[in-house]
Amino acid sequence: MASAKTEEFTQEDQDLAAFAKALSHPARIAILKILAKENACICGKIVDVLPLAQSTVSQHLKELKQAGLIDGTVDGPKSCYCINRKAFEKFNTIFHTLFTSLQTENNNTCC
Amino acid sequence: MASAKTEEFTQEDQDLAAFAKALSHPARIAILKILAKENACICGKIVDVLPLAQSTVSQHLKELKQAGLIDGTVDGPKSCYCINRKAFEKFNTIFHTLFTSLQTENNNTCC
DNA sequence: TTGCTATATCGTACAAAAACGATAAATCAA
DNA sequence: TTGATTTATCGTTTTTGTACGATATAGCAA
Repeated sequence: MASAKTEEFTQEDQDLAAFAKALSHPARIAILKILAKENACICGKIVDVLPLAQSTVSQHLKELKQAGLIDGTVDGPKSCYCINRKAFEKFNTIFHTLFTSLQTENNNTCC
Repeated sequence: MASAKTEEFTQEDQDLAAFAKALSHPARIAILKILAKENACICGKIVDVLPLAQSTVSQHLKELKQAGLIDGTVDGPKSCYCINRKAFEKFNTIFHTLFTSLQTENNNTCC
């Protein structure tokens, strides 16, 4: 992305964008839903469900983890992942605030 | 993104991902906030505020429009943009549902 | 008409993302 | 120990995204 000028924006805008970027691929949305449906960490299984190679799924998991949306622990030869609920609580609030302001502050009748 | 296998996922996951992708750059977040602060459509001005070239801003506006997040009309030699509030109402609901389920369905104590 | 202003589009360059196969690493089972 | 299993990482290829300057387009003002 050509020397992305990300750092020139406010920290909040960068955080929101980074969070949105983590959600910007259907595979990652699907992964989050799978993790949410289980009442425990998932070791494996995700690869079986998605139409992607194992290495690609592993890559998506890594991105979600780096974005802080999921936690992961190593359990023997397996790895376990689960939703980081605190992160979603935080962004749920931030996004709701953003969306609400985008909806209500604007009373224009044009366009 | 190497022949992106987007079409292999559910429509809902694709829609959520597409919406998130539109929000995945701080410049686009900033643009939406600017539009929200005004009570009318904005003709120009956005370029003056952002640390980006005019052509780059125009490109971001195009992406937001294609994603349905903003509306735009041509007003003489100028163009006017404003928030598409209906789109945000829709995604606010969808995202809130998603986030809530991600937070509450998961009662695990691991990780 | 001529020029000015504002915006969109084009062409281009480079960075990053997405995907895969192959391989490495680590544990468990036999 | 040996082999099987599971996941992460590496290397590579292709596609997208980001950014810019230059140019085109279109209306307005003089």
